[in-house]
Amino acid sequence: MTGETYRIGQVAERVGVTTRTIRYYEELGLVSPSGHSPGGARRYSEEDVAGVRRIRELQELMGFDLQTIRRIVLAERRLQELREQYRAGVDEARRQEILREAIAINDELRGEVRDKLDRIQAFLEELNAKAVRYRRFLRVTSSPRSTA
Amino acid sequence: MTGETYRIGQVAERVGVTTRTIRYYEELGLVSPSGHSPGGARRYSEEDVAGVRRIRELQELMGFDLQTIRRIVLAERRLQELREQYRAGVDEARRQEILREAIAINDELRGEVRDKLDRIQAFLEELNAKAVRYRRFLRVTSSPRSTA
DNA sequence: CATGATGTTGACGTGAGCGTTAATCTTAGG
DNA sequence: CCTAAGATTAACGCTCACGTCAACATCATG
Repeated sequence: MTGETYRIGQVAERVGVTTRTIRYYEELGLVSPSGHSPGGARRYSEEDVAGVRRIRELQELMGFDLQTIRRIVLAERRLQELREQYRAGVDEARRQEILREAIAINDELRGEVRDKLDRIQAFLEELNAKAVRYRRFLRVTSSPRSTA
Repeated sequence: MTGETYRIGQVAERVGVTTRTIRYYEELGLVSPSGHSPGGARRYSEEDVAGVRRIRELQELMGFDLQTIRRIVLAERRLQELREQYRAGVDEARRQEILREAIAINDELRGEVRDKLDRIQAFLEELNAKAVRYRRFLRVTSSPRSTA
């Protein structure tokens, strides 16, 4: 689709990981180059790059381990499958099935993300409250007598 | 202050970690029992329990490693120090110094938390958008002809 | 005061997520 | 066509955050 334009080193540099990391993700079935050079070197498309970025996002933002991420990625792959089957004209029941599954997985992930969002928000508000107290304290301590 | 009421196993159970974890945190200087039994067993106060909880929060919510958490914890300890010095009546300059440092550390942490919050929010919105698309697709696919 | 549950230190083990090295092969540019 | 830069597989290494086990000490409860 996008053309297999990037070599592994370029992908690594663009995403901010090492080539080892990308190969490791491939070992685990998280990503795979959408093509190969005549000699057998990996060639990545723009979507592949996005794939690696997504893995990193799920890792850093949500703190998921790679096996969990794998499940999510596989789910998204199945959805891609669905799209293709849709265009190819697969039977109705099958479509329904896969689509409902995709929705379920998406909902679960959304739930977790929402939960995390809420908890971080609460945490931030704690910190904000502290910040206010500190600054109030600073003003009290440092004010040259009182302006009255 | 609160009394040293808990044994390590009780703390572990309440927080949802193992005793090994608590001892490991102690090794790293993240927590320490506020007392000991005559025979040398660790005794924890309610605040100590809160301390362990906080470490877990920083780990799970923010994804910090234990060294980073150590820095944060140490900063908070210094603030506690300040409070005591304040009550004891330390000199003005010193107060200012420590307080400003505490504020700086709090601000840095707040910044990171805000950043993470924003990024997760963006991520959630992506997921929400996807959810809408999926459901729209489901409706299209499953509707029995069209109600018109 | 006995005794089972719990705690202590110390040491080695473990899984995840890569880092690093080695030996060989490809690729891209002049 | 030559060559430096980059890629390939395979294997071992390493750090972090604990798990696990041993050998012993202590605690709390009847």
